[in-house]
Amino acid sequence: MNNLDLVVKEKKQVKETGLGDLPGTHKNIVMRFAPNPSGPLHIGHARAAIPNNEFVKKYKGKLILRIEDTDPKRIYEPAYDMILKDLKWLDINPDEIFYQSDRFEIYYEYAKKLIEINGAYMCTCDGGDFKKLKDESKECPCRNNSVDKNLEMWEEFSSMNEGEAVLRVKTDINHKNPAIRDWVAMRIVKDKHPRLGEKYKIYPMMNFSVAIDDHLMALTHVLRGKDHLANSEKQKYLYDHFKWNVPEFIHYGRLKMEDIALSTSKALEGIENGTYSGWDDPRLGTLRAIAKRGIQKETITELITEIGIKMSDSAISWKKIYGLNRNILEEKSNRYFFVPKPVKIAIKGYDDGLKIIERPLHSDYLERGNRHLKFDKEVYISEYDFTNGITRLMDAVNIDIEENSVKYNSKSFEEARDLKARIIQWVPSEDNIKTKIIMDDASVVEGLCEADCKNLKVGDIVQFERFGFARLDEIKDEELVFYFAHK
RNA sequence: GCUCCGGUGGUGUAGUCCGGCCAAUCAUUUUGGCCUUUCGAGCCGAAGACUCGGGUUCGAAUCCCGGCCGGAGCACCA
Repeated sequence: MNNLDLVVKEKKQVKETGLGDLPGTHKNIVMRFAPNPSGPLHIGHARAAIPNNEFVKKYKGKLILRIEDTDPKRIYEPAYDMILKDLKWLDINPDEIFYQSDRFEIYYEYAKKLIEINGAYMCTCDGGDFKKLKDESKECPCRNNSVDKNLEMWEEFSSMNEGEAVLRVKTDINHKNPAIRDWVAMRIVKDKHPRLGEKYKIYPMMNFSVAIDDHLMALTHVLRGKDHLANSEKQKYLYDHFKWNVPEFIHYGRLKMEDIALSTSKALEGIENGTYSGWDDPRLGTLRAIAKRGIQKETITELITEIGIKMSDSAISWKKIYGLNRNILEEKSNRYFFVPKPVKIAIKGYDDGLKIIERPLHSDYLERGNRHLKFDKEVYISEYDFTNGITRLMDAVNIDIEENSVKYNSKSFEEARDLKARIIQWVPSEDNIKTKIIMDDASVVEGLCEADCKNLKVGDIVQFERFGFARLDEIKDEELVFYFAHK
């Protein structure tokens, strides 16, 4: 059925929300997220994982998680578990999980097949020599070895040393992009692999294992960064040799995150030398760091979905993330008082005695109830607010700060308004809790929060009035530790 | 250097394939007002963009050519 009218309508009138449509087939979609286990997931991974997941949901397809651990030099063992946890945080639940390190025999099988159909050859050239020839579109001497000779060498491959030989895929030696010409499929690696030990010596290159797996796992769409553009081109030669259908390759642009230029290896270095407190240090761009600060997974999903899968690069600011996150937190988070850098003040002239002040947990949702603060002559306010002028202590009284003396002024809000008093938060002098807030630059703000915060649980996100949103991370004996999210 | 890919307000996007409905969407941001016992939210308003130059055309963000700018790749990493 070819409904042109509908197509036109859709194009012109329906505003695309989300990721739009996938090219090619929309039936039995299979997509994958294929990280290298070199560390926990960061925003860049989310940029790959989320669209895959969203498309699979949209078309009711299948999502595969494939751990690409074919380079023992680049494996950080804890990452195997971290990746699973991070995906779970994103609420991405793959239908199947594969480890490439389980699949070496498969790669060998296809490597041998490829040799048999004369699609690959064993190459003993020195890397530099090969490059020189390749750059001039010249075949290396090994390229014309017979299939039998190649098979023979293939059998001996595993007893060779690193660098002695590689298996190369035949592409087009005259390809205008030198990068595409006769790429390496297999090489010798003698490192110990965390999951395989020293069982195998012959390791597949990413381009080989990826293409074989994408085919065997029946991928319909391969979504990856545009840094893989040349790799897609390379892999097409493999598909051609085997006469396989090529999946839809989709490439997305780079994501530049303001402030976090940190690579996984740099982050690891910083963790090991103590610069960072761990993989969830608030300065890092890992998902666990973001989560610890109270950034919601929905925020990340929304952000990545909005960026979409276009080829041009995107630069994302924290402001953008905070704006999206605030939309979610605003409703969720109850309000409390927190006083940074507290100073105790005594209000001269106040002698009404102890009062219990009630204030809603959330002024838009009064049904959530109230919190209670004991108010009397002495309270804590922030040093930042301890400046001259008429000041209202929220829901309590109006005071007049003059140099170092604090005088009672009046009681009602109306009077405060007439006096154009600023309105500040405060904390009772007796009933309060020591509080520490880890800021986004890892600095620490110490202060006091109101006693009702004792009802909070780890993971709760609150809004400290006039301070910002923060997530309760730890409850110590005498102290609460929060991570600051944003204003 | 070679190969490839991009370029819409400060930022992120829609529109580009199939030119007219685009004096360009939505979000974020900044900002004025109202409201509010924080901030934010809400409501009403404002600011701000088609990289440049040619060409094709009655008509160009959209097609063509060139420049400029930006990015990626050029591994026995993924």
